[in-house]
Amino acid sequence: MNDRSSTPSLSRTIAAVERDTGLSKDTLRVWERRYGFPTPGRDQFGERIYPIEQVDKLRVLRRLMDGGHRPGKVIHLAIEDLQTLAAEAQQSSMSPRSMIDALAEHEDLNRYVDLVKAHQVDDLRRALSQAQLRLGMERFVMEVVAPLTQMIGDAWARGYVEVFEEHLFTESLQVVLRNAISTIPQPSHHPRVLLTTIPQESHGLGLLMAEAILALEGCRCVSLGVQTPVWDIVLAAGAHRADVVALSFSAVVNPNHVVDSLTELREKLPAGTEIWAGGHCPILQRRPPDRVTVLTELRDIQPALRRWRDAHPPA
Amino acid sequence: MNDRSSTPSLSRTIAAVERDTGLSKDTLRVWERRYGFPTPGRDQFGERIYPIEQVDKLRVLRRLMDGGHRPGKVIHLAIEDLQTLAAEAQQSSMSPRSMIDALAEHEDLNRYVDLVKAHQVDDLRRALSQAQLRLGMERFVMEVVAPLTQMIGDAWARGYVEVFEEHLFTESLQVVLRNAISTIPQPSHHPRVLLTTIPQESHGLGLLMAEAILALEGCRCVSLGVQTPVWDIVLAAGAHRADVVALSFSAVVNPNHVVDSLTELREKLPAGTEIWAGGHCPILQRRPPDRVTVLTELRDIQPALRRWRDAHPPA
DNA sequence: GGTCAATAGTTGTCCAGGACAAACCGCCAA
DNA sequence: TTGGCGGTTTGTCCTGGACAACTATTGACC
Repeated sequence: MNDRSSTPSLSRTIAAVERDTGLSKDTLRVWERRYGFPTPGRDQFGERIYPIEQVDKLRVLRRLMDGGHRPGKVIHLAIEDLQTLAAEAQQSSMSPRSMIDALAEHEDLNRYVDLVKAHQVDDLRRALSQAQLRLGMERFVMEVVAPLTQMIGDAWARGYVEVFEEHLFTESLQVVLRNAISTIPQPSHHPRVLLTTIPQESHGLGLLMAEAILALEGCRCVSLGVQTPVWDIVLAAGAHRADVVALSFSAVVNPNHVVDSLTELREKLPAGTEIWAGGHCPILQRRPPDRVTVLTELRDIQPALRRWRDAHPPA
Repeated sequence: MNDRSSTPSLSRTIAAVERDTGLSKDTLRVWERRYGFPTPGRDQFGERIYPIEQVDKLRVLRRLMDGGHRPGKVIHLAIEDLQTLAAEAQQSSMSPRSMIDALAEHEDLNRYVDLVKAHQVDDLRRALSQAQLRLGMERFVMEVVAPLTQMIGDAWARGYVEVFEEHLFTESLQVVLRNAISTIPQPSHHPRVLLTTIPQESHGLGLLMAEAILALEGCRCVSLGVQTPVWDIVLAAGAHRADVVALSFSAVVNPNHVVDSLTELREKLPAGTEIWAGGHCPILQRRPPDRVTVLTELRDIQPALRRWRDAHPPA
């Protein structure tokens, strides 16, 4: 029922392409029908076989879709043009304020990117640790972790860093952040915050950054890690008597699922429990769901927290 | 294009069911056609709407499929009978040796399960940390972490613990394990091991356990975290000059993808680079791929390591 | 009685092509 | 600038058919 791939090194079945690009089989077939791209060959059983170059192009296209482009407009462009477009989209998605921050620290941050490119995991980890000690947790997260994560994401979109290098970076940063977070005392103040992501979203760095900021502000944080089913978020919020459910979204999630999940969550959570949705996810800006607080930047957390505490003075 | 769900609290679209059960849309439709289950209703647009009870049953069915049952035989059983079956399957899947270990420590381990059920995250984390200090890293991983992870998995299959409780457990354990691993000195001995999972596999505990054991044995470990595309595993192995690529598989991955990925990986990695595949994944036992070392239990790691070091004496 | 190969049944995935609501876009009026 | 409105674009779902790979069973042979 598998193993029909005679030359998996050069081409992919539709299932493999779905896995690697995130485009559904249905979408792949309908694009072929409508736009004449991709143009997979057929194997001996009449099943689609995608050349590796087309898979690469599809991956970039996917990224553009997430950024708000429409397939009909861009699908026939050359892959180089698509990569340029992807890079541009990243630039403009940055808010002016975070642009400035990024520029200010730019010189510094390139050091880390270089370490990632050189696969110097130990050095990277050490450099990050030192930065954390030097700057303190809050500035480290705001001025290094957040813009650096974005830079790596951009570099990946431009094809400058590979996926595995992004993984190396994520893993190193995670170790440093977790270590640092575990040293923050947990003073059990309100609000009680439950952190997690929806099932589609596997990126956990945003979660860790938010946890760091919240813990520094004295919140009682409980993290479920990534990819918790909606119903279990509701159960967990009940079990922990959470005041706030904080969710993190990257740019790579299916917008439909984001909206569906937030709507369903809002429906099932008690009205007194707030939902905070953070991250650079386009759909959150374009069509923010009802009764959900959207926090575009990390710096939005502190005002939101002040607001919550003003509205809920301790008994 | 979404939001067609009028009462998402009581029923699910086929996309949501696919997400929650891991059964593909195709499979869901063909089961309905062939076996008369599930029997979704239709919304105003003629699209399938799955009652929540059927989704629950589908989840258990999925688990049974992973354990080697066949849909035609079990699909018409009541959900209680299915849960019994799932529990039995777990029992018998444990090898006699690990059974004994589990029984020996059984009394102890139930303490942790109780803490999970009581959502006492802090106490759980503290208890685990203390166990790690008391037993030492190796015994902690072998006698507590591994059997405990299995117990939680079983309890989930029986419906005794919720998904979010499993997440709480995973998160707590991860913190403790990462902390402990970071204290192991890295003496840079051979083999150089690259650790990760394939894109389908989001469970990272097995990876951490393996990393702990390997690091204790003096291996140079580099972890990419979970869900690395096959091609990037190859690139990373090259960049780090890895002698061994270690992959972890849980019981919940699609067997087709496991075999496909391992085959493709074997094809693209240099012959001198070994592939070690670990975890309680049925397909690995039933049809182990060529030129891949299957390590069923954690205790298999040390013999494999000895074998490797005998075959590769230091220059 | 046990081993092995042929046969029969089972099962997941793929295919084609049609349909349609929601999202998006451009236009015009207030 | 805002807001409503028709036309277009687009992702997802639908039906029903096909088939290779897998599993179970049978039966022949040593």
